[in-house]
Amino acid sequence: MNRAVTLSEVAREAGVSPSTVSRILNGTARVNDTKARQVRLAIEKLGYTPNTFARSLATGASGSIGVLTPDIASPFYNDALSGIERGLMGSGYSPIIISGHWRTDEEEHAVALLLNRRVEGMIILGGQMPDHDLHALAARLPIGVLGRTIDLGAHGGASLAMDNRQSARDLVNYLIGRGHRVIGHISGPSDHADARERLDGYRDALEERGLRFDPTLVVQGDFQEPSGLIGMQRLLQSHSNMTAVFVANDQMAYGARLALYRLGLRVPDDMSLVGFDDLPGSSYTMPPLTSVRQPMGEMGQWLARYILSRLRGETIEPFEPRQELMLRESVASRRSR
Amino acid sequence: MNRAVTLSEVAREAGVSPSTVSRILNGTARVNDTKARQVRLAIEKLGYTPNTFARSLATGASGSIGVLTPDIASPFYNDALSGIERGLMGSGYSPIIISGHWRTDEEEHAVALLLNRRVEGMIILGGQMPDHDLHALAARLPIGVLGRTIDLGAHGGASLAMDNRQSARDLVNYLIGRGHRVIGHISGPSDHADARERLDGYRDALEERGLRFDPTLVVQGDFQEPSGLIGMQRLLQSHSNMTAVFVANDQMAYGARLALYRLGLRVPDDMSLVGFDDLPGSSYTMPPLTSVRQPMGEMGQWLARYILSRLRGETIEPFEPRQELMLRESVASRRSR
DNA sequence: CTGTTAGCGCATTCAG
DNA sequence: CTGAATGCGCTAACAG
Repeated sequence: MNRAVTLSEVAREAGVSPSTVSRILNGTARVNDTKARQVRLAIEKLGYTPNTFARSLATGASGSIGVLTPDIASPFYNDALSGIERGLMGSGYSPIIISGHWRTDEEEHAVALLLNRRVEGMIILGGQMPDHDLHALAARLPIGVLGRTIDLGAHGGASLAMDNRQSARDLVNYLIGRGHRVIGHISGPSDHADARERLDGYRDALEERGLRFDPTLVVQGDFQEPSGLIGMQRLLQSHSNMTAVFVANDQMAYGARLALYRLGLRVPDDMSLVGFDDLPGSSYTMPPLTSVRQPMGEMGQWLARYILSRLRGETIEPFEPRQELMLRESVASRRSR
Repeated sequence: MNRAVTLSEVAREAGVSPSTVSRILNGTARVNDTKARQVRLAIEKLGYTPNTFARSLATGASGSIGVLTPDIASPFYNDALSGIERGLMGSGYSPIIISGHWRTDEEEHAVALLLNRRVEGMIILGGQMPDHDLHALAARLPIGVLGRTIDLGAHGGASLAMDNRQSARDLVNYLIGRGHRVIGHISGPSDHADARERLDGYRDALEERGLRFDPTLVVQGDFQEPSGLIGMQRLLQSHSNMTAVFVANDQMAYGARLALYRLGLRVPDDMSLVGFDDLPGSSYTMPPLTSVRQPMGEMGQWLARYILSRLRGETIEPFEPRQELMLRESVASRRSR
């Protein structure tokens, strides 16, 4: 970049002092109209762009909020990113987004980077970072956490998390209510809290309805499509009497759906299928997939607003995210007995 | 943020001068091992984090690359974002991502913001910004443009764009080759260059094979799922003899697929369907969707590398993105005649 | 209302 | 090898 124009150059061009230019730029004080006009002209003529660094250094405020997402291309977390953008819009703050790629070391590196950039608040989406680090962060600046149940204390930060267990339980209960008795489960990675909770919910529902939990009806996937496909194949081989499958997320459900298609099995006639997360595409699968929706966009937006309110010393009404069962056509009723 | 620790405080704590600390931090010069150790200790003890602003102000280098994407949650552009991350990884530069939401004013605002942040290079994904602005930008710093055919001159910047027209033509030619004669088209918005080019390719293929272009076989959508559904319904009403539909992007193809399902029409038996973009989900639709893939990830990665090479005064081997027809099961052969 | 002065935190001369 | 001095571009008292 070939030497950008500075504020003093503008001042010289307009024949005023630097402080006057600064005042006009920031509206810090009233300024003679004529001079103001001259300054604007000079800015235009020189193509001046204020240097954020210098400004931040002088004011001590960066005007930016750090956002740590596990994956910049994740269909699941991106909704939250959009929400954060919306929440920050018009506030004068802008988000700085970094991905941690589900790796603790990268996440820590990302946080360090954000801290170096003197973000005034931080929003953490999911991720692997130990709670311990999160608490340390919360002590330094306002933070918002999405997708993890963690107590950050009154003034430490806010966290928004869905009750995965309850939703999974509702979902499986729904299947049972529709007459299904042999219900498989394709789970997520066992080191993933969400995955474990969803599995727990599956067990809860079975036990609640007096159905035996059969470990062979559970196969583990990795939350990606291919593992759903493989998981379904394996379940099908061992359990010919299975009539429904609860898949721990929609992405794997897509894979499972394909496995059924390949075998000529119809959904929901031959097999009922439910997912989790309600990705945008799930209304358009064949047939549309029953799933549970988390209001990621709204959660992101609220977290952004929360950070802003903390920064301004205001309070904000709490937000109670409501998970919603999206009942669609991928589930059939079976005569019980 | 409660007054962060500064370099001088570290210096005092370690009993050395600020410059020494700076040298150790940046490895600018050899320093006595004992002092180095003391400094590291002090840094650890005080929890010092270098202030990026101050550093950038002093060095004149921000170490960041601006990225303008139309939509932070777009499944189409996100691959490119991942690619950019990969391309920048380990370079010492980090991306600053902003969305323009397909609005010229927001895009211009975003560019201004990036310029204020003194990004050293910029990558523009798609977007609405007039070519004129892009040229102006290219004159200031190295830029890379993805998804637009624009000549930025030798040292202005690089642009990577797919030949939409050619790909569309290939796709429709493929349909014709499989025996289809009455082929519908659900197009994108007419003010969208990609959409127009894909429509042109559709015409090209028809004319090339001596088939008449029938405007009533073309309905316009907006690149979103619902418009694909509606588009398909409309085509079906007016053209009972239609056997295949070329949908201008995968998202709309999903909608079209659902319309067919609702009417009990099978794909590909009753209707062949092809999309465009090859979204990640398209391998998992029912049946898997024939589409054309653009290597968004690699393109993004290359653009990042291109910017880096420009910044370092190096040259980089050119990249020729190759579009690829992903032939899957959504197309059936028809006996011609 | 406006100019002058003094830093913000750091890298980088320039002398030791 | 290391400390002192200077300035990056801007804002914020401080006096007019």
